[in-house]
Amino acid sequence: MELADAEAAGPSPEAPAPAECAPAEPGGLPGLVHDQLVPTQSSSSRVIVHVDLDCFYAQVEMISHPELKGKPLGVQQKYLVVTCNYEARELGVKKLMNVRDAKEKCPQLILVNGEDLTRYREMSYKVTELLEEFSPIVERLGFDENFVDLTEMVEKRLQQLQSNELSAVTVSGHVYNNQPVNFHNVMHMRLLVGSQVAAEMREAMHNQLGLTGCAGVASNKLLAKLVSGVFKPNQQTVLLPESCQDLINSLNHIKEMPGIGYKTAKRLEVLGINSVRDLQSFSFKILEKELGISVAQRIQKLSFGEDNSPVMPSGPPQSFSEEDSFKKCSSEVEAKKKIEELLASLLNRVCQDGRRPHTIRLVIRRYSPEKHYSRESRQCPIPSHVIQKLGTGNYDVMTPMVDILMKLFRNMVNVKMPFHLTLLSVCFCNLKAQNTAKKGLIDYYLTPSLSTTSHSGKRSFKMKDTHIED
DNA sequence: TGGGGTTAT
DNA sequence: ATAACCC
Repeated sequence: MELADAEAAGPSPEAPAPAECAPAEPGGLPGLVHDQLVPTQSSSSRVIVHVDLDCFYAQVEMISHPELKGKPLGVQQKYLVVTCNYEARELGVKKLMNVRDAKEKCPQLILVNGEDLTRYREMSYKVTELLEEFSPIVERLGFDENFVDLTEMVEKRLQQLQSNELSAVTVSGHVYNNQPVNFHNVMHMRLLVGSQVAAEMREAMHNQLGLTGCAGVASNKLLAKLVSGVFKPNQQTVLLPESCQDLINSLNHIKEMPGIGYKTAKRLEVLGINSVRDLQSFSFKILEKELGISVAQRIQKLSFGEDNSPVMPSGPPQSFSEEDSFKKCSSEVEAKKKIEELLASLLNRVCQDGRRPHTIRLVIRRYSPEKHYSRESRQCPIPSHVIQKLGTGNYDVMTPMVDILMKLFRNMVNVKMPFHLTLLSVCFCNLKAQNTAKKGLIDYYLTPSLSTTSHSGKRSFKMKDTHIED
């Protein structure tokens, strides 16, 4: 059996980028991966899987406490049930439900505290690492979702097949819309093989980590993510290109489109845009005038199911932070105690990582009666003598760090005036690899001096750090 | 609304 | 430093 498709089978350098879903692509931009230009895989021929763990925190808790299995279980942070298992969901408990409402709905609900994310974070990275064994191109999204670019893997597997074996390729899991497979269509065959890889990934997660989850396979990240949620716990779905419009039209509101958040959705509502179809047909000129060319172009493409953003390998984290929220903190001593707690946990984490942070940030949230969500932050470089003490457990690194943080604190909060905070957070960022003997040399050649303004293209050079006097 | 994360401006 | 997005 032959594939009646004109596309070259091998790593074709420049296939003409056909439309993914409906309209032609205005501009195929090359993708950036780790600061390097990579050729745009004619975006419609990619195979992407989105892997989404089922009620992740609850699953981790049930592994830690097997006696909880089979009972309705919720994970609590402060007065919220942030997630719960399916037994609890069947009894009416929802994600992000108030603890009181949840207990009222479901008096038998068992609650465990999930404010310490350590075990969740560790399990989350085990999942990412497991997926990286399939393909190194894995992008994390939160603790419980990953995208993997399967394009290369799938192409290799297809090349192994004899042409008479193609008709024997089967799908693993659901096909969105129950759309019939065309075994002469190359993209169909790629996606089917993608579904097989997705099934192998879910099997490996279950066998090696004891976790269940969903997967969605499609030609880009947007569609993979949308389709992964179609059959919900512990199942997988593949989207064939012909059903793309049906999938995006199944959304009831633009806010459900990943990439269109609270703010953008509100601004679109003002323009009378509520459905995905509204956004598809809305004048681009007006959209651009309202939201700027960047957002306008991106979200209107999303509305057609087009998403050329590459799967960006996440690698190790760019930052570590610990935060705590509370009803009220109104004194400097109180703040200092909380900051010390946050810092102590962070130091443990950063020590494990091996790399060293070169910037520290303090974040606060001030109480305000109605106003939604506003945080303020101050950051500064970590003095090099403190950085050097970081790995070496011996020396006291707490004291100088707390001193710095309290200076940042007083820079934001006038402690002579009454104040009311509801959140404190400490963040280590600007992580750099540990210094070996090469460090001095690398620093000599790569560290910009203040007088060297010529190549200031890097974002770390543009950071405005608040200056802390000693 | 929690306790995290990312990128763009 | 903030604002937007994601979970």
